[in-house]
Amino acid sequence: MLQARGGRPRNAHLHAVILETTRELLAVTSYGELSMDSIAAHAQVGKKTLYRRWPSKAPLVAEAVLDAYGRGGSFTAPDTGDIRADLRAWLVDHAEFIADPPNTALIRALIAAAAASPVDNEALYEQLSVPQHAGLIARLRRAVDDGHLDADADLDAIANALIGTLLLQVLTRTPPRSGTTTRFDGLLDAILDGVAR
Amino acid sequence: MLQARGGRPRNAHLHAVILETTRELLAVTSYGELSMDSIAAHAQVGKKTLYRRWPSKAPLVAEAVLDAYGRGGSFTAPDTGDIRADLRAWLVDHAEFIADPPNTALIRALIAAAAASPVDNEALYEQLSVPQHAGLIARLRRAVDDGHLDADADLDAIANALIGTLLLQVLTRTPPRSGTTTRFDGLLDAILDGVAR
Amino acid sequence: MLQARGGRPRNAHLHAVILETTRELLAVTSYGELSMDSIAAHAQVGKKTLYRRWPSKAPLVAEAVLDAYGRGGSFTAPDTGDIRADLRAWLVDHAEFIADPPNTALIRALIAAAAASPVDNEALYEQLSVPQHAGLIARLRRAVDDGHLDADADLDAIANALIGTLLLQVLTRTPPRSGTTTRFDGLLDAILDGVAR
Amino acid sequence: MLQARGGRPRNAHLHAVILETTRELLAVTSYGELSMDSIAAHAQVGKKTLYRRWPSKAPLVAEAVLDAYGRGGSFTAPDTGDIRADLRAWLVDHAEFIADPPNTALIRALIAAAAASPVDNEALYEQLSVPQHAGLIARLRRAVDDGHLDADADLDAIANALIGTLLLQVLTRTPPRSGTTTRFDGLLDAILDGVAR
DNA sequence: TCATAACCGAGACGGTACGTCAAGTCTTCAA
DNA sequence: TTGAAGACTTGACGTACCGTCTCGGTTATGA
Repeated sequence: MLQARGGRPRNAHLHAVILETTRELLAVTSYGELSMDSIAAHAQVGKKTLYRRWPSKAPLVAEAVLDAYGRGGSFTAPDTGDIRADLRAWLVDHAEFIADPPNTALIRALIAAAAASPVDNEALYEQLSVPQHAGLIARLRRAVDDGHLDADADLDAIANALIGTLLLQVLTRTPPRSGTTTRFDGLLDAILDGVAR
Repeated sequence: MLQARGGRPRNAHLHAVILETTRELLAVTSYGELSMDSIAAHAQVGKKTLYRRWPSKAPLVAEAVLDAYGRGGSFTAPDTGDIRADLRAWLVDHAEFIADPPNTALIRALIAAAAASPVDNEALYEQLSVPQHAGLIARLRRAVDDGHLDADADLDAIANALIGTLLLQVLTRTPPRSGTTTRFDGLLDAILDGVAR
Repeated sequence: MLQARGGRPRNAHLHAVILETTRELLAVTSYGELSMDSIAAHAQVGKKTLYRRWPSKAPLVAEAVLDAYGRGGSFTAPDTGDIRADLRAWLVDHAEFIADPPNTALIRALIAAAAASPVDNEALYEQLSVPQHAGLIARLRRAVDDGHLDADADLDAIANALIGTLLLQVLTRTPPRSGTTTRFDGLLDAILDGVAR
Repeated sequence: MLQARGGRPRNAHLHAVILETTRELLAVTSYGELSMDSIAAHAQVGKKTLYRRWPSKAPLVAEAVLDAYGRGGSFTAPDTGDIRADLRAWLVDHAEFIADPPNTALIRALIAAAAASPVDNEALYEQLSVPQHAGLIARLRRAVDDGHLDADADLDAIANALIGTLLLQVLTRTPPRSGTTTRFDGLLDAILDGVAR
């Protein structure tokens, strides 16, 4: 171990407490209004303890949000052989996560954290969006291999369109137009079957 | 009349000066580092003058950015009769605007401003995305009327996919994969022609 | 006349209104808390009207206070031939003026105005303290001439002791020890008869 | 113990640094022009540190001045057995302190601070004049006990006259009429021996 | 009579200080 | 060494006041 060598060991439980406190506060206030002082106070923790573990507010918030997202299963696209159904399942899973008000607040906070410091931006999106993108691409490529999709389809563009649609939804809080299950059929119909006559 | 009876009237010119100064500063610093103090100082204006016109930093920055965007023409989709070419033109226009470094900084600032307070968030994204959404829908509907698109196509989903793709691009700062002109062909091929075999 | 030559003449009535408003406000707030803005607002007067007549807050307050004092008669020492009775009358007159709470506030404001700007200080004390000093000296000199006081008495020192005693009283708001009439007997006994055995 | 259990204790040294800085600035600027901002900047101290220790400018300045006065010894009247000489010494000590230009500026500031808010006024003058008053009374009473003064002399009135004379001198900036040593002889002659013929 | 010029109330303006609050660092005591 | 508490510097926040200015409008003269 690198740690060890004398001194009191870090209380691992505190990590979880701080992340949870951060999430609770983000349910009430926006990222801009959230302060390290209040996190420390509500978590009954010294500010030094915060800065020992995270260099600043942005990465703390990022980890708090990603932690919650990760514990939700991260929603990888299933592979039942039916690409349309699988993509719809992926979209619906995320849409439901997004629609839950506390989660909406968390994701907005995440975007704010990324926008706040260009430095963290890269790392953050790599951590959040790259895995999703990769997961979608993988599923799409399998569909190509299975002969369900055109070989020369721009999988990258399709993945971006799906992620982008969800992203727009969080930010504009578009109210669900219809039932969650049938909600993405129009989008999938367009992408899979095309709308040109 | 709206104008108060007595008193010196507000100097309308200052409005433009302040917005321009804000944009210049955003080209150099991030939203978080931008301060009302420095805006006032650089614009040669008292802080009171700022707060007389905008309640806080977020709406000021929002107006400064939207003002620049609006003066750029807001890029409504053209109507040449060729829906594929028109959508590509719309996408390319926005992509180029987004890719221009000063504009990238402005949009970043806009996102940060939106995240600053949940109050501003709704209003802001509505102000920014609703007109674009409406413009796209109008162009798409004309294509339907012209018999170029299926009558039962989900125009809403298509518009969201296009806007969402651009949004994701701003946020992730994705570097253009290829030449700007051919860059959105994969996306449009999918949506218009479908990728299912 | 210097004035004349075109233009609307100043409204003399406003002068009195402003001074009176200033006095009313000083009865409620201290000099430091008093603002030109609030004087203008309460007097239903534009700020320009204030600055047209007084260069700053200090002289305005000074005039407001001296105006009230002057209209009270300014209390010159009487000359009945009995120097002890005359000095006591002078002391009692001032002590009663000083003891009136609104007047206490006014005098404290006057001292504050003087202390605020060293420039006004000179002019102010000349206006306020010199006449009193001169009046006392005149009365004392007459007493010397009448043979009631020693020819080599330091009249200046005596006048300062009397004025200083009153000044200390305003600032410390020493509560009257006994009836106003007999209150200064101890002081006058000391100065006139001496206390050394 | 008063000290809170946890937490970094206040740096007592800063207290002295701030007071000294305040005094240095008052030697250059008037009370009104003195700002908390500049005190903080010159003392290399955060504004929060100022406001943690003093609620506002007035009490800070008051303490800074009284601190300097107190460290000068506060000039208690000596007791050599010769009441006239002792009172003169007391007067001369104070007059010299007052006449020293930096001290003049400090006292001016003290008066301005007192005038800033009626709340501070009472406390301040009490803090400044009560100890002097008590010291003088004590010395005078001893003179009575020694049989040097009349038993029925109004010691209170005499003390007030002496303090008041000095007070008037500060406020009017009266230039010393003659040498400091002989300057108060006229006053003491009057009080001790009387001037009535 | 009618233009001129100063006046007036209202309030915007640049500047500056106010007193508060957040970020991130440092210092103490206790575990 | 960790941890809680909290003092510390820095610097932005949003408000208030100062003294100036600019508006629409008024009120006396003097041409």
